[in-house]
Amino acid sequence: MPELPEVETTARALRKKILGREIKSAVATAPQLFDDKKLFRNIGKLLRGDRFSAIDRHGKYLLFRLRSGRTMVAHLKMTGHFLIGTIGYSIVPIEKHIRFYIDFMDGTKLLFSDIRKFGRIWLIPQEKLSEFFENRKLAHDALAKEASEAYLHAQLTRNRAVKTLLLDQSVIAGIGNIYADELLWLAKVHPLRKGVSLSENEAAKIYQAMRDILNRGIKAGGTSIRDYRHPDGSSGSFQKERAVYQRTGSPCPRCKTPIKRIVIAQRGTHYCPRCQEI
DNA sequence: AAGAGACCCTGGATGC
DNA sequence: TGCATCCAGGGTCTCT
Repeated sequence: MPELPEVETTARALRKKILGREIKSAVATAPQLFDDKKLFRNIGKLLRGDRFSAIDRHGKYLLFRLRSGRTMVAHLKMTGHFLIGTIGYSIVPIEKHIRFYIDFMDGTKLLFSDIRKFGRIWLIPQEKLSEFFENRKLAHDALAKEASEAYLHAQLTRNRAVKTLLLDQSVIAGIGNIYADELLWLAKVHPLRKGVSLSENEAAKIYQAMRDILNRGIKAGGTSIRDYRHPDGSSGSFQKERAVYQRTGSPCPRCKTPIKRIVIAQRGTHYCPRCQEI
């Protein structure tokens, strides 16, 4: 499930492989990938001859900056991932779910695979980019310097469960279900605690845990529990470090109490009933 | 303002 | 073995 560490891992890997190369052609095979159906039909014509000049990330969004000034924005949602192939070694035959791919003049291939077709790609002109993200009400990225301890505490001061707030991209951007559960366990805060009830000390612990867990996730190359893979097809390893996520009934690494599972905001939520008292 | 539920999708696991 | 049902959770949308 791509969250901030998986998207960051993807951005880092792709930077090494596709920057500066001239686009020869682009082909889309799943119209669902594009909210704008004209883009689905014209993506090849629109990208031909252009080059990626930078790849950035905001929350779970990937921003492929183009030399022409436009930005190809991508969201992996649940099962999307980018892959790199080359001529002579094509991954197309063994990847059944390629929805979009770009061929570069030097033979490099960028492929977008997405089993469930929840992923989305947009092509945004420079002058519309800030509007694009404003419309989506995207908050500061969880690892950006703007996301200070004071910012997070202020953002969490609402009458909703802290887990729900952490998952809300307009509160803080980049956290999904796995890292939300893991960071709340590390901070020893119950997922159903109302954000407004958190003490200064608890908010500080959540902030530290958030940075710690996300940085460890990046270091591990993300979490590969189901579908997430690196652009070279290899796996992340954070799943080996998780304390609570999908470990229902297993002992808490701190106190050996069996991990509990409840549902919050339609998401499976895992926590230690002893370490994380309500 | 907040929460519940439907929806978008597919594949793997589970149950009979 | 085969078929039906459930579950995974990123996000958007509607209704209460």
